[in-house]
Amino acid sequence: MESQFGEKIRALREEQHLYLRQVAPLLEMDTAQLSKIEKGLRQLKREQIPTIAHILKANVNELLTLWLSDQIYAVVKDEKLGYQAMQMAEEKIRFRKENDIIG
Amino acid sequence: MESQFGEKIRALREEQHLYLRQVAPLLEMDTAQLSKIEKGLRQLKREQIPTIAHILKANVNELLTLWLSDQIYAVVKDEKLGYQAMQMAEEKIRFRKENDIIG
DNA sequence: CTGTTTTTTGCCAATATTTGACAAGTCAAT
DNA sequence: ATTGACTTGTCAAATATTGGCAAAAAACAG
Repeated sequence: MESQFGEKIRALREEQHLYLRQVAPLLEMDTAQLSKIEKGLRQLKREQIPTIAHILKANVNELLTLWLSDQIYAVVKDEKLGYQAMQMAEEKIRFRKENDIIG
Repeated sequence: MESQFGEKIRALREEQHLYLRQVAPLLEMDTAQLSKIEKGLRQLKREQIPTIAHILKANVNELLTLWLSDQIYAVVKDEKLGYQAMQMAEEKIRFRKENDIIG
């Protein structure tokens, strides 16, 4: 469960019966890189998420949420105070939403 | 409210009636750097948090939580799906806790 | 088992990001 | 106008991340 995004990408790719060899060039990378992304050893660039969603016929928002979640998890995974910190950050976001600074 | 950690550090420093000039050398940096840290323009290194907590007679865990929260916030601050992503990451952490992988 | 294709791994140069150090700047008090 | 505290800008140095290749490993077909 180290990279939910990577696991999802792989699942989607297999559903579509595509090989790394077929998908990687569409993202302008080689198979090695895409393999690492699927295993969570590399990060896909934020701006490539819409592209891969299109290639794999998946929902952009779902993939983006998974991707962001992985980024957050990376910050706190080894921290015993991680949960508290997340609650605090969440509160900050919630406050922002209540004030319509962001939709 | 861009850096809760920085704001806290500054508040603590002022409570102790200390100048940047006095604190910075104890962290092996110059006043310019510490000033930026307090304003959220630079990050204090994770491993320096216990040191600064000691210097400012503050609670390490509190400062660490603030620091982590800032890191998390930086990931999601411009993301409309940030809140969802945080919930997802939180769930992952909660799951981990329930299984005692971490205290 | 052998040959073929797919995926994984390791390495390191290239690129990108962050930091450290210094100089010059503002601001407030005197 | 001078002093002291803090801030800002710049840029090279240090770190971290990524891209690309080659070779190993794993999966699969015959």
